Amino acid sequence: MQPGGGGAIRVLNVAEKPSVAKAVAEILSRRSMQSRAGRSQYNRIFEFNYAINGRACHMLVTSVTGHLMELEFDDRFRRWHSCDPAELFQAPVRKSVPQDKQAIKQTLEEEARRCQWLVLWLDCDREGENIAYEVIDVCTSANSHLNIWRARFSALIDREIHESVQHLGRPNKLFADAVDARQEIDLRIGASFTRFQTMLLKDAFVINVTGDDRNLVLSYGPCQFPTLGFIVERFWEIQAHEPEEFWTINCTHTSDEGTASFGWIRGHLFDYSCAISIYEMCVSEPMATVQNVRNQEKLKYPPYPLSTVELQKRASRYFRMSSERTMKVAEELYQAGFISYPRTETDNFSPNTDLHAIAREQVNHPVWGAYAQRLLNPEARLWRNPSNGGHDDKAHPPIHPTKFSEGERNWSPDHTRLYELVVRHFLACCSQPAVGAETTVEIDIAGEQFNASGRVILAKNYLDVYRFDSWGGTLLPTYNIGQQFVPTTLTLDSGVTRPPPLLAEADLLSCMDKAGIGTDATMHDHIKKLLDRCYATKDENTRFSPTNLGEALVMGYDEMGYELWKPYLRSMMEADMKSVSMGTKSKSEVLQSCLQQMKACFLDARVNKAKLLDAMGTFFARSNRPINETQNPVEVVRPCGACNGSEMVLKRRATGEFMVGCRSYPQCRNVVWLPGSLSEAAVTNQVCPICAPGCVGGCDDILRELMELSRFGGRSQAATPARGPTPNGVGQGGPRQDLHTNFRPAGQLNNENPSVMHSQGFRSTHTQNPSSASVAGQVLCTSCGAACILLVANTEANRGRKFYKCQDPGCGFFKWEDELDNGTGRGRRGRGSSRQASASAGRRGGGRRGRGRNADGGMFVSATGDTVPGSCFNCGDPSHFANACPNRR
DNA sequence: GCAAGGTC
Repeated sequence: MQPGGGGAIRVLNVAEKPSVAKAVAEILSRRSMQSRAGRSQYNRIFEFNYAINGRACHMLVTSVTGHLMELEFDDRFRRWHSCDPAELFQAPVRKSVPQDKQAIKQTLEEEARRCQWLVLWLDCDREGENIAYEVIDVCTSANSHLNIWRARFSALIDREIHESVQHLGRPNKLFADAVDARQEIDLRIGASFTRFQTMLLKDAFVINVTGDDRNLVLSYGPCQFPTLGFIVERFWEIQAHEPEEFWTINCTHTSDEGTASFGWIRGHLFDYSCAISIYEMCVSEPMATVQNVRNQEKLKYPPYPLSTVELQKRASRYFRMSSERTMKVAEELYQAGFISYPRTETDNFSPNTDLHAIAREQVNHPVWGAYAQRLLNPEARLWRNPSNGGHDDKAHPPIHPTKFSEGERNWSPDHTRLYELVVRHFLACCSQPAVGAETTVEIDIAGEQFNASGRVILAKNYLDVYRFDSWGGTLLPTYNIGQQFVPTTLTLDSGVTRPPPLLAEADLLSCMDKAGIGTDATMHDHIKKLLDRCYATKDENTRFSPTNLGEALVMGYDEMGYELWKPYLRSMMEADMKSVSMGTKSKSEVLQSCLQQMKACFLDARVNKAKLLDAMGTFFARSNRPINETQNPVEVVRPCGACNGSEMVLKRRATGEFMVGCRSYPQCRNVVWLPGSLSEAAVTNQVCPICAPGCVGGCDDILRELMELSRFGGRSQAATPARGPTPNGVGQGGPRQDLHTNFRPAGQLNNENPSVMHSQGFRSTHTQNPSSASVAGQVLCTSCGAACILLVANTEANRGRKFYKCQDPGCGFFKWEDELDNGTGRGRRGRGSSRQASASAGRRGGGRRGRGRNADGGMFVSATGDTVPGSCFNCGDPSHFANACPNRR
């Protein structure tokens, strides 16, 4: 083929991924295109001739692989210790093409130079629009004369692709802007909080969830944390649940036609005396009178058209398939053309969709083909246009089959199941609802009302094809109004309230979906991230529990009073993104207000970091690791004057404070603590012009003042031996470099340095670990007299319980904190008590509880066989309930 | 070593 011969327009077409480029090229070229390699081995270039609106075009179709660019901080802020994490809220960011995408960029530049048109075939959603602008950016920098077009399509089928290229539009900048704002906010919040909490907690505790804490990252993200929040909240709800006994009266009646079970209209009562009085009343006058018999037609409607979240939920429920696996399989089915685009929020078919044609494709299937035929037969009157689920992402239709298959050789059982679900779901939502006849019988016994109901299915309709739904029912014996009978059984039964179950994957997806956490394409990633980060675990029934780590992090923020683990932040951001994409708010306006709020929140969280440390301390033992050794770049200030031979280096503690300490710690403890209010400290080559080299700010009046404060506050004395330097005493040895420091406003000193008061207490104990000593108080080992350290047990039996242990590994001294007779009044504060507090915190988020009457979440179950803490309502004995009370008459 | 969003 001679490219671009005659007056043909050369058109560069760019798709979001190689498979779409290939499919588009195949469709438009009617499978007769040529193909050549691009610079990137995955992204080939397809060529063919085509006419767009009658104009001859030479088409080149190639692809990117998702986003072409990445948002990142400027180099200066890239390293974790290069700046105060708070600076990440305004540090300069830039978009650039990462190394592994350079080849794609080069292909685009080279091809764009030789083309007149650029047609963007990115997915039709906000992200796709943003990628479109990344492609535009690269292509127009190589050729500023390009005529830029947008092709909109939602299924890789011939009709739609041909139609799309004949109706080209323009890209939508507002959609792309919304994504720019989202990216910047996510990056700044994620990086700042992740650095902060990782540096604060990782070295301070023995976390040991991955086997090697060195690589542990305690990430924070605006999607992953609310997802974790859902899991923790449910967990707390379960923990806080107090089972409560309740009472109910049941009645059965057996006749020639069978047995009817009547339930008490009151449901259940928590008051035993009340229940027993009513029960005795019924027993004394047991004759039942039929007061009402109602026969009603009931409809059970088919599901709405299938959106991504529904697909994931149903695959999890019906096949126990994880959401991650579902999306992988669905993507493969989509790429092979069997189903439409699997990432869609839409649960409503557009009126233009030829639903009959989609159903017609299925008539030859050996299993559901007969149903499809019946559905299309007007005489069967089975067809009903699908209901509207009320969601439309304006980009993709609901998931539906796009190609017939009886199963392919390369399909796994999951492919087969998922295709079947998509087809059956489609056929079901085009079907009439199931029809049932429901009978309700109401009776009266001694003035108390009871009822029973039964159902007969008259027409299964959609249930015939949607085998995943069931609509059970039993047939009731016939009763007539006024009829009287003596019940076969009349019993007073007890039960206990039960907490709701742990969140299943389908529940979690529902929570995320409702709150707008993540996208169709990423919700499963956020769930997986919680497992990877060891914040949560999933059991064999796909139910999620938080780990100690996950719970501690949420507890820490919760106790600070922040709702960073709640979905509101993301929901708010999502609403803002929508406003940007609709043009009602500008990108900069949204960025400014959101980042301003989040920065204030970040600074506040840092002031209250003790809450986070406390929460972690509930589950994890403090570490004796020399803090920060593994984290900070070593910056040598001068040789150590105390131990001769080693060097004094600038270090930063996980909690943010700076110090200049000897490298030979703990053998040599020569150290100078810098004030807690320092926001930055760095070793420079500049030498103080006033005094000798090696000055640590001794000539700076503010610094000197603060160091005095810090010294009397205790820290420098605490960790410094008697020969400890004066504020500028680091200059004792042969100075080499100078320290450069910056300050926050002095007004923040007290807030920033809450541990100052605590450290006074630890000073006299000579504890090596200031952080544990600051909460430990002073306990001396009764064997060897050395100071003890306070640790937190993490065993099954004593999790969260604190104990003192001698620091000498050879001394076996051990004492529970709550068993110390020291008059401090410290009681046991283990996991239980924390949970109590946490549970109440959890309830702040909309929960409730009052003596177990959990009308909005609890389940009632028979007490039979259950051991329930509590005591008999009749005699108070905890060994039984009132219904089995031997003292009851 | 950090987010979430694309995708291989």
